[in-house]
Amino acid sequence: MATTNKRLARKGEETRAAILDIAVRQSATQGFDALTIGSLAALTGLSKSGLFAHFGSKEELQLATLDEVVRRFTETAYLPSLAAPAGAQRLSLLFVNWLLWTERCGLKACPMMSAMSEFDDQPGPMHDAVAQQMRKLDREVARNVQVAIESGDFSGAIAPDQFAFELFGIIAACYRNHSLYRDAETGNRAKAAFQRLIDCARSPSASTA
Amino acid sequence: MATTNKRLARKGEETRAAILDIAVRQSATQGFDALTIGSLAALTGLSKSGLFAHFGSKEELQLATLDEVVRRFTETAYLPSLAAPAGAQRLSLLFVNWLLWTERCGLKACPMMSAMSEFDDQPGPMHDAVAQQMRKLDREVARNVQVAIESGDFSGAIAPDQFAFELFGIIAACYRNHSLYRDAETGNRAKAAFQRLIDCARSPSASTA
DNA sequence: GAAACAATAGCACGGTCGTTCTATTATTTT
DNA sequence: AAAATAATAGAACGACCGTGCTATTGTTTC
Repeated sequence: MATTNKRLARKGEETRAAILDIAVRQSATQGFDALTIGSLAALTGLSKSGLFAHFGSKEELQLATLDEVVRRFTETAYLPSLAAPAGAQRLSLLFVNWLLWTERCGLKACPMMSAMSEFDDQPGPMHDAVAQQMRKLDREVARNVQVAIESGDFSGAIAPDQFAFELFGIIAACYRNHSLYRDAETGNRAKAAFQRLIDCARSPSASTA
Repeated sequence: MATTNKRLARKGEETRAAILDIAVRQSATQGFDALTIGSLAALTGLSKSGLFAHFGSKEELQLATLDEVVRRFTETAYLPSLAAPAGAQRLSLLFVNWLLWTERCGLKACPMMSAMSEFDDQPGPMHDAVAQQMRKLDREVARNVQVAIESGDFSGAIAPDQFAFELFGIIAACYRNHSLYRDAETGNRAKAAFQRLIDCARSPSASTA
C-alpha cells in the first residue's frame, strides 16, 4: 500500500511527535504554562498556526504533553519494575527507576512534579489528569506494599497508603534538593530515606509507643 | 511631628502592605508568575501604573511578595517554635507549626512551595532568594537535630542533614495530598511519618544492616 | 494656608498571548 | 498524472503583558 516503507502514520503524526518531544523537554524545566504556541513554533521551526492545528487549543496541547510524559515514565520506570516480583523487591526497583527516569529520558527535571505544583490548586482537565495519574502510581505502590505484607516481608506496621505517602515525600525532597540546591548528596539521602522506610516496614514494631 | 497619630509610615506604605497581602494570597494558589501588574491592580482597585510605582519591576514585586511570605512564616511558625527548648521538643513544635501555618494565615496553599517549584530551575534573583530561605530553614532543623543528639535525645543514627531532608519530604507530601487529592487523612499521615522519623532518630540502630 | 513632595491616574508603546480565517503547499489516494 | 485530502503558512484579531512618560491628585512639612 505504501511507496517506500509500510508506516501507516501520516506525515502529521511525525511532526506531532517532534512537537511533543520538545514540549516535554520544555515542560520539565519551564513548566506547562510555558508551553506557549509561539515558543514551541519557534523551537520546532513551524508557524504558529501550523503548530496550533495539531492540537486545537493550548489545553489540548498541555494534555497531550502530559500524556507523553506519562507514556515515557511508564516505559522508563514502571514497566521495567515489573521485572522484579511483586512486593518489596518490586518496590525497591520502582523506587530507583523513579529516581532515575528523568535522567534516562534526557530531562533536566521532572515534568510530573512541574505539572503537580502548577495544577494542584487549579480546577480543570489538567488538574484531573495529573491527580488521576499520581493516584494510579500511589495505588501501584500501595498494592505492592500489601503484597509484601501478605507474603510476610513487611510487618504491616506501616499501612500501604502511608507507605505510598512517605515514598512520594522522599522523591519530592529529592527533586527539591537536586533542582534548588544542586546538592550532589541528594541521591544518597534519598536512598537512605528509602532504606529507613523499608526497615520500618519490615520490623514488627515501628511507630507510636 | 504628626497630626493625628504617631505613625511614621507614609501613606504609600499602607497601600504597599495591602498590595502585598493580596499578592501573598494570590501567589499561594496561582503562583508567583500570576502576580501580574494588571490583575493585582484590579484586585486592589489601583491603576496599573499606580501599583507599578510601588515596586519598579515585576521581579521586585515578586521578591517583595516572597519577603512578606517569609515574614509571615517566621511569625506564625518559626518564632512560636522557640517556646520549646532547642532539640527534639522544638523540632516537634516546629513541625506542627509548619504544617498549620498556611491555614493560620488564611492561605489555601503554601506560597513557599509554589515559589520553589516555579523557580527551582530558573536562575535569577528569585531562585536565589527561595533557595536561601529554604536552606535557612533546613539549617535550623539540622541544628536542632544536632542539639538533640548532643543531649542524648537522639542517637545520631540519622544525620542532621538527613533528618532535614526527610522532614521536608513529609511536608511536601502533605501539601500534595491536600491540594491534589483533597485527602482528609493528610494531616494524620504527616504526623505518623514524623513520629516514625523521631522514633528512628531516637533508637540507637536504624538503618542499613 | 502655601510650598514641597509623595502617591496615584491616564495614556501610550511594543510585544506576546491564544485563536480564527483563508491561502498554499505536500502528501496520499485513485 | 489527476484528484482528493492532509499539513502547513500567513495575516489578522482582541486581549493582556511589563514598562515608560506626563499629569493630577492627595498628603505632609513649613
